[in-house]
Amino acid sequence: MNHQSTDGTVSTPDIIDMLRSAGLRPTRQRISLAALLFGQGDRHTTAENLYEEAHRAGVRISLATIYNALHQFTEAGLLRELAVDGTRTYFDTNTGDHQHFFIESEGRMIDIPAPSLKVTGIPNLPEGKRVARVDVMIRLVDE
Amino acid sequence: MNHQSTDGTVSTPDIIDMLRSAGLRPTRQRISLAALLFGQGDRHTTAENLYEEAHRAGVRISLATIYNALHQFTEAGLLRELAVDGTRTYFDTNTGDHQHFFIESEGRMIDIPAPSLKVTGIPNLPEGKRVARVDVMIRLVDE
DNA sequence: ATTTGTGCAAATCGTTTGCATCTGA
DNA sequence: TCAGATGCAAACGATTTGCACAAAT
Repeated sequence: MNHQSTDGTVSTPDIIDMLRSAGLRPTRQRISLAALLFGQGDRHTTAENLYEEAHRAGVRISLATIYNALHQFTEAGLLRELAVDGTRTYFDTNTGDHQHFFIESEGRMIDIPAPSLKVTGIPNLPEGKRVARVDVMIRLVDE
Repeated sequence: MNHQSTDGTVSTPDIIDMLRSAGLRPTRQRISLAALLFGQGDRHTTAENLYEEAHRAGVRISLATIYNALHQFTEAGLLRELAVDGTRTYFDTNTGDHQHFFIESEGRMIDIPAPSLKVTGIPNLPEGKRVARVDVMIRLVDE
């Protein structure tokens, strides 16, 4: 299940593995994207952002393919989608239980590990529903 | 400060008052929108949604004006903007301290009053930042 | 050989903007 | 009167889609 080594890097064979076990064909583009996404610890990125990064790294890939890949990765449970401000969609490589600071001035997010942050006093849920996820976003501005 | 009577209705003079004290000219369109928004207790709505509702109610108003008004109301502190899913922007007539259930299947939100729900264990903030707002969104799916 | 993925450009969706016209103070 | 508001249509940015071509099994 864990495809990352302790130093935060991921080797190509491991990436191919990760994609295969997610039921995704390890194509050149997906391998490149996965390497960028999972090769350097937890990160939060947007499609456009990743597109530029890929091009800077010399990877030939279209924006449409990036969107496809990000959604496929999300469905496969490799990424988590974050709603922040209604304009762009962020993707988080950390799919574990955690929350976020959001720095409005920079459009940047910082992870808050789950153990420290707690949400208590959730009222009874409406009939026939269950909690899919609890999202906490702590919005920060300059002092 | 409080422009609503206890039964949740708002009279036209009160709406005009509300707009004036918010520094907004009480135009025909803004009065109509404010009546729809604040005339029936707390609600969560989108621009498109409000546009249809206004037209059903026989109010002549353009979508652009709705967007303008929603943003002006938000800046004036009469509304709160909610980021839910990156596609549409929701506006909440309840500007007090509270949080939300979000029912994914219906795209509908339910208020959670502040006193019951608590977020604890917030880590130290980055240097020079302060908390602007803590948003909690509890996403619900069918059981 | 067959299935699946990719790239491109056009289409779509929610939202914003420019500008001529109206309206409230 | 005249700053401020409105409506319309065109512009916009992010995202999705249709389809011919290419790559993976």
